[in-house]
Amino acid sequence: MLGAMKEPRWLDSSQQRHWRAFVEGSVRLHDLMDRDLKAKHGLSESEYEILVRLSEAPEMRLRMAELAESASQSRSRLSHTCSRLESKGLVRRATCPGDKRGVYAHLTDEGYSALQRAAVDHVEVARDFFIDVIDPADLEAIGRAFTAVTRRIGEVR
Amino acid sequence: MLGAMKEPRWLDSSQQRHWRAFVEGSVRLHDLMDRDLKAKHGLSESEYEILVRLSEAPEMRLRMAELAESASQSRSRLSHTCSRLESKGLVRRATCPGDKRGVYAHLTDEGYSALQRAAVDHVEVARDFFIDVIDPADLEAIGRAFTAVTRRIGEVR
DNA sequence: TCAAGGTAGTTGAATGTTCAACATGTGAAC
DNA sequence: GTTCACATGTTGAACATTCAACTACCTTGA
Repeated sequence: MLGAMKEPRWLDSSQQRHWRAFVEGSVRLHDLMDRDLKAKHGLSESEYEILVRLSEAPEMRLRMAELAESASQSRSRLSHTCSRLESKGLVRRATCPGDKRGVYAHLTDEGYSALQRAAVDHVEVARDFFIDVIDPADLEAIGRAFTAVTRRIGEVR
Repeated sequence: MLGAMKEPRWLDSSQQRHWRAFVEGSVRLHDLMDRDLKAKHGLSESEYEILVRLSEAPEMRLRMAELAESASQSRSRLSHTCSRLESKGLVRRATCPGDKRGVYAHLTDEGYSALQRAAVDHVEVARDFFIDVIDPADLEAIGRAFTAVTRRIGEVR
C-alpha cells in the first residue's frame, strides 16, 4: 500500500518542452565546447576545469580534495587526470607541509600560459553559442535558476 | 597583424556569474541524475536516452543513424551502447528490408517496461532538483534560451 | 555494366572514467 | 601512548568512449 503512494507526477507539456530544450541544448553545447577545446588546445573539459580552479586559488595551488570538490570530480578521477596534466607539465604535485597525507596541486608557469591561451578561445565559443544568442533577461533567469539548482543539490549532499 | 585582431572579449561580471552558475548547476544536476539512474535501474544516461528515443519512434524502432542523431551520440558509440542494451535484452537489432546496409534498433517489451520504471524516477528527480526549484517564468526563459542555443549550434553543423 | 565515390554500421585499439581496495596518516578516547 | 575510527590520496581492473580503419552496400554516370 505504501509503495503505491509514489504516483508518477508527470510534467505538464510546457514544462516538458522547456526541460527537453535544456537537456538537448546543454548536451550539444557541452559537446561543441569539448571538441573545440581538444582540437585547439589538446585539453579536455575536465582538464581545463582543473586549470581554471587552480589559477583562481591563492598561490595557484589547492589540496587534491578541495580541487576535486571545486571541479566536481571524484578524487580518483582527479588523481588520474592530474597525473596526465603533470606529465604534460601543466601541473606539479607537492606534499603538504602540515598534513603528511595531503598533496598540493600547483599550476606551473607553463600551465598558466596554456590556460590563458585556452581561455580566450573558450570564452569566445561561450559567447558565440550561448551568451550572444540569449536575451540578457533570460540569461539572468538562467543564473537564478541554476544557482537554485546547485543549492538544492547541496541540501542532499 | 591579422592574428592580433582576435582580442579576447571577456564577459562582464554578471554574464560571467550567470555562465558559471549554469556550468556548475548543470554539471551537478547531470551527475546526480546519472547516479540515480544507474543506482536504481542500472542504466546510464546515454542508454536511457536511447530507450526514450526508441519509445517515441513510430513502431518503436529507428535506423541506427537516426537514433544516433536524435540521441546526440556518435555512430560508433551508439553501436557499442546498443550491443550492451541488446545483451540486456532491452533492444533488438534487425536488418532493414529496403537497404541491406541498414539496421533497425527495436525497443523490446522488456525494454519498454524497463523504460517505464526508469522514467517515473527520472521525472521525479528532474522535478525535485530542477522544475520545482525554478520560478515558472525562469523556466520559460530557459526553454527559450536553450532552443536558441540549439538553433545556433545547428547553423554551423 | 561497371567503376568511383558515397553512406551505413561495426570493430579493435587507445584513451578516459569509475569502482573498490589499499596504504598511509590523523585525531580523539581511553 | 595505544587503539580505533576516519580522512587523504593512489592504484589497478573493469568498463565506457573515441578514433581510425574496415566491410558491405547503394547510387551515379559514362
